[in-house]
Amino acid sequence: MNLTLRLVDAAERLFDRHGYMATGMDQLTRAAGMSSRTLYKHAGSKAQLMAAVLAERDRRFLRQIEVSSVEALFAALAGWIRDEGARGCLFLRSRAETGGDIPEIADAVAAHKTALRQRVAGIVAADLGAAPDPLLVDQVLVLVEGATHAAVTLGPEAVEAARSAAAVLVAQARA
Amino acid sequence: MNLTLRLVDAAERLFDRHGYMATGMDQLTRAAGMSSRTLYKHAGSKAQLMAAVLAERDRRFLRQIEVSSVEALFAALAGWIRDEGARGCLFLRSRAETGGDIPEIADAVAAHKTALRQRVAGIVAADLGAAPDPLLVDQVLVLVEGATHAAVTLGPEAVEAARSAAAVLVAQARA
DNA sequence: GCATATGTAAAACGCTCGTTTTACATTGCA
DNA sequence: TGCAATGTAAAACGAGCGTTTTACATATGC
Repeated sequence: MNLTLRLVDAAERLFDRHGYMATGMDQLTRAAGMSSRTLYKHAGSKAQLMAAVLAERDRRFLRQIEVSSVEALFAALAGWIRDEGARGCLFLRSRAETGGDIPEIADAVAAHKTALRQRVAGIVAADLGAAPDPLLVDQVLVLVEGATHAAVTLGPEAVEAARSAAAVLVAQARA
Repeated sequence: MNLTLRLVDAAERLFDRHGYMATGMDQLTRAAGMSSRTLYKHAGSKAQLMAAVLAERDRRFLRQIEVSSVEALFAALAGWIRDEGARGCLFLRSRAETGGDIPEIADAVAAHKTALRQRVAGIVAADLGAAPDPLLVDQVLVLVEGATHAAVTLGPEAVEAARSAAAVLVAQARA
């Protein structure tokens, strides 16, 4: 089995559930079932491992929201939260935990947020069948971030609230 | 000067900028200008200090959004972010950093989020002049969380997007 | 004028951190 | 047959962690 894959999967789980700083390298080696020597050969450093985790999560999340309507976007988000739980955005959390001071992490977060914004713009455009008003794109993006973080305390109802709010905004843009 | 106040202020600054886990007690004593003996006499422990920081921030934030219209709510949020910067919600961040495993912190976060929801409900009620639809309250809450977290990457435009989206929803509820 | 409270400075506590190193086992290919 | 690659196990590295303790200074109020 691919050691790097096993490592990144275990690391994503631990970093997501307990935080980047709170997760020690020995917990990582135990969870991934490999020696620290092998871990460092594959990952380089803890920060690079987190960057690899974020790159993998970026791919996985963008695949999850490979849709062409705003309605489907929030349905996909609801599915993600049902499967993964609601602990807020791992990208923003890891950036905040490290004060934005670790380039590998800060860069991975910036790349993800840029890609997310472009993806949302594409979804809104496909839904409307026209070039999207930038304000509407920002609004849907805010609703996605809001659902992600409000779900920590509100649960799935946060996504439903975001979905219905977005529907109103899109309907109004169509009119 | 009040030592506890000085301590909590310094701690809020450091925890907010660098994270809870990444901030050491020696940095805290240096920033607060007191010995570790005094710090522990006043704060009890690092977790209790964080709880005190969150309690103080809760008071300060709720005072900032002491308004009676949704429009004013987002204006107040814009002011907060202009003054404090956009690093995401310190409550959610500190909870996530500690995996929700530290009761002092988890409790302070839960209390704040409950109070915030009630405050938003009151603002929507005052704005509409009627008992608010719970869905509309959730939607405004999602927009507040969304503006807070989207502002990390989008800047103040995230708040403007949330403000305009909320305006549409409130106008529709009034009709 | 002496106890009590409140503070500082600094060392020590035992433990964990991220990372590197030493020593050895297994495998696959020339 | 033997060398290079790839892995494990475990110790060691120096530093930093949160917290407590020891020793001492300075005020305040009876």
